[in-house]
Amino acid sequence: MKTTTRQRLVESAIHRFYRDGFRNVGIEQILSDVGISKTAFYKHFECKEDLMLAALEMQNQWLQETFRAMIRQRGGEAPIDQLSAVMDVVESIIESDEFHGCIFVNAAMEFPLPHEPAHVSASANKRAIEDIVAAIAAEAGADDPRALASELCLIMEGAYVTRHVTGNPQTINIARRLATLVIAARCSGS
Amino acid sequence: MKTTTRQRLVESAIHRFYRDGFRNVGIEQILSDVGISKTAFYKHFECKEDLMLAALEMQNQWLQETFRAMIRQRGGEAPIDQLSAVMDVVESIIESDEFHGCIFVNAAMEFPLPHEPAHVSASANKRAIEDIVAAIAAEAGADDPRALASELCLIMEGAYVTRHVTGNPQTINIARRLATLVIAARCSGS
DNA sequence: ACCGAGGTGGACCTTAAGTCAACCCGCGGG
DNA sequence: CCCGCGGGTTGACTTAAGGTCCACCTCGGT
Repeated sequence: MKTTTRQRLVESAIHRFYRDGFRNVGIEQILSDVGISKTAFYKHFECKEDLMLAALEMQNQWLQETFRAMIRQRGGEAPIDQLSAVMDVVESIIESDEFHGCIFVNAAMEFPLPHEPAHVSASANKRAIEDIVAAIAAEAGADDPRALASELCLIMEGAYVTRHVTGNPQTINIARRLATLVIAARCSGS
Repeated sequence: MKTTTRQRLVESAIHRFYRDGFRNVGIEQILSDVGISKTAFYKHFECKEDLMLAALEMQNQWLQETFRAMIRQRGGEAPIDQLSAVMDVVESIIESDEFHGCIFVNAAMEFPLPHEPAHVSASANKRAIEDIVAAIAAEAGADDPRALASELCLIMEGAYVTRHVTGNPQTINIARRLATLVIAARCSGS
């Protein structure tokens, strides 16, 4: 399927909003990326916020798929190895050159009130990721899969934000130590 | 010391920027809070960003003091108890009615590029807090105080962001389990 | 032959940041 | 005593950005 204009708008939006923050980016920058006029833009989206929501939704889909794929790829078949691979995924995310924090967290921060659509979208993504981790934790025979998943996800969030705010390259090692500890604690008694 | 106009500007700024996000708040809202004119404002600050930086700096001072005071108050004299009290402090922060995430993280998210002043300020605050925790960890006889501090701080960040984004009231318990685990692991051999 | 999707240009409105000019008032020091 | 200065006022103004509107173009499918 050929990339539609709408698609290209969303892609540019993800890129720019992620790098510079939603309110820092003028709609006209995105328009000039894509090469259409303002009027044309408003035939695709109601408003700027609509574009952002579409961008978050797209990113949400993409991230869930990527997350699952990477865990299988790096963790192999054994569920317990997949569990450890969660931190491999985190590493590959936060050590990427273009890492500027988790885009969903960024969105939730720029729209701090819980009822705002961007905030809701961020929350939905976090839940989806936690569900994925919980499923793996269950297969790995954790004593309390949901608890383990919530713990690992809290570590993930901590790693994202710490790496982003402080820039400390040791962050991934800190996160790994915590993850190892909690996995061991939850998966000892088969 | 009587509260100067500048002081009142900063206080209103902290309040509004924190609740609604920096770019969501018009300078005129703050002016009407304080009850002065735009011209008067620009005799105190160069620009809106200046005001935000002053607000972050003030919050930074305040938070460090509060953090130290609360740890002593809740943790008592024994360093090992003070270490556990870190999560008490986190609880009191994230369960406050006006909690909308860590203001420094919010700032860093709204200005994602590492060199931006707000981002630098946020980073400085995180370092300061970690130093405080590291000092307590050392007194508590942790095998590697800096490592323990960085681990606890990553849990803190995770708790802030998880509670803020998802609104999950269980967050503090998840964080406490992790903290207990890591403190035990690092403070066993006296 | 025509309709609708997707495109153009350009005028226009509003909000918000920031500037500027002209003026007022109270107070501390030469 | 009055001059200057810190802090305040009003109101007009500029610029940038989001968003609207209108008239018009062009291409592909029924």
